[in-house]
Amino acid sequence: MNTPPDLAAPGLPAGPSDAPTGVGAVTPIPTPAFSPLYQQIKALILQSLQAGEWKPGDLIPSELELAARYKVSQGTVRKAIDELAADNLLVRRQGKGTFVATHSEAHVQYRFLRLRPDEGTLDSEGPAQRQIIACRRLRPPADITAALGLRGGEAVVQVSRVLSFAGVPTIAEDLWLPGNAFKGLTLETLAQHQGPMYALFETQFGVRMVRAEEKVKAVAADAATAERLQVPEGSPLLSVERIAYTYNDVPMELRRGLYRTDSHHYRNDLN
Amino acid sequence: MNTPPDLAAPGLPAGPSDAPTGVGAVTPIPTPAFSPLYQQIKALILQSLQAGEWKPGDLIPSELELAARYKVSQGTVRKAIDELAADNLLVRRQGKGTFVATHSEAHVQYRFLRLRPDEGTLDSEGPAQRQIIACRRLRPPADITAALGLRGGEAVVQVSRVLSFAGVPTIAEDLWLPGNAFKGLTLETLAQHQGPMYALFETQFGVRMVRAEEKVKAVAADAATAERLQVPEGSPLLSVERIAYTYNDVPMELRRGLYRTDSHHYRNDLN
DNA sequence: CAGTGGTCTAGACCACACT
DNA sequence: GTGTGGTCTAGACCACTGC
Repeated sequence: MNTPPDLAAPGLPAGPSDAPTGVGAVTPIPTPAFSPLYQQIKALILQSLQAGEWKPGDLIPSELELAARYKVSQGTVRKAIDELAADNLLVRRQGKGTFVATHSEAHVQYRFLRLRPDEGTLDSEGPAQRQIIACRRLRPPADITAALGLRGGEAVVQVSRVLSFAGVPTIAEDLWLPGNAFKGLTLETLAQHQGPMYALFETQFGVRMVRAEEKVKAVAADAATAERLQVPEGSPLLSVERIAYTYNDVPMELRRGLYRTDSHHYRNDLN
Repeated sequence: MNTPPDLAAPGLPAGPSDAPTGVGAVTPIPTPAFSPLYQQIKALILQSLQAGEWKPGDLIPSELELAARYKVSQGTVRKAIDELAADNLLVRRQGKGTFVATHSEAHVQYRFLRLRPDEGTLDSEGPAQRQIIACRRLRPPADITAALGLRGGEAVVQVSRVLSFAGVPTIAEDLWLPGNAFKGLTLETLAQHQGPMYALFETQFGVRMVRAEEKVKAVAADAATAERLQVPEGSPLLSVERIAYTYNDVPMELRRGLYRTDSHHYRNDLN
């Protein structure tokens, strides 16, 4: 009883689907892989997001409109949207509608940054000062190629920067981006831009970071980093390696940061 | 229209609630705080969990039974259970029922441990070797008292231990527990016990850890820790301070660990 | 006021586990 | 087969937003 009314094929469903609840034609084999209707709707919405039909910050069609479009009940669309909202891909706002999530909004800025001051809040330090040190195109070493899953000899853009909080240089990081998707990225663009880098990626390159994985270690500061962060060489620093993904688990950024943790910490909530 | 049929008071609802959907008597003030029915059901289930009516690993009543007990529809109970399952307080198993979550099951063991080997999986190293170094009762210093929110001069139990993976001592940690809740905890109990410590807490002390917060820093190894972890003094180590909570956000454990990260890392998924 | 998401209900049927 | 959770529908009403 899988693949109910028409929805198996990508694109809009059509045809006289009168018996929506898992009826349809007699399936010769009781397909072992069962995928509920709302999962298929979820996949369709995901496709629209990925294709750019609805961009970050956009209002998407109402539940009733989507229900009509996909020929399912409002409840089924609701469950699909619920899951997408739980994954932070959509944001629901009662009375207004459902919006595509974005890194550009004040209250969700720096969603992936886990560094917090030991005392006070992020806000109490004011906004971070950012200093872009370099931005260049290069042929990536093997580890970068592997981490980003690049084919052939695709170039990457490497960005180096330092973030300071309350005037103290605290984060030194390098990041690598696939060269094809980030063609026009320059030091000037980065330097002029205000707000989170991921917001820039959305507006300028149509790349929305959806989730990320981080590997954290403790390391000793090398000479170059010690200089950048104004700490003695050999000081313990937090090494944070992040891979950030767009829709469909496609890796789009590798980031290697070194954090001073003398007056900050990396915060994590375990559920 | 808040506090619908009877459910405001703790305990079982009763009385002739014929108009379940937010009707009831005329509320003189349009109570600004609105709490949907399923949230109230959720709170009632939470009370039963907290009171020990259903213990970790237990099968709780079916959705239909709970719906009858609380005089609401199955769908409302379902939504309440959905949220509790999302919080890892309950575990749903199709065809079998809904169970109280526990730290005793193989596939959820070490739920709060984020350390992973750089190569391979946790399993590939085999189980951790645990060495309990000390377990004693003491009057806590001020920082411990504050972190655990202890009243008056309540004593604490302090445990020190070392965890080794594949024979390499990797984690040295101390943990502090409220003395009243963990009265009979001894070094012998800990040494004899197999499996996660949080499982022991459930079975022996009726304390279930529900969530935790961690603050991670990079520090240099002091002499004592260097000895325990067999690294040079001054080596960079990951400092992990954890506060673990039971039901209702009551802190029940403070843990301070130092992790070697030469062949392991602290893994975190950002959504 | 109309339109949106949010809650609640009632009933039907499906997938899964155990007996 | 029986009982459990899981899906889907249809309809009603509530809460919030903005015209």
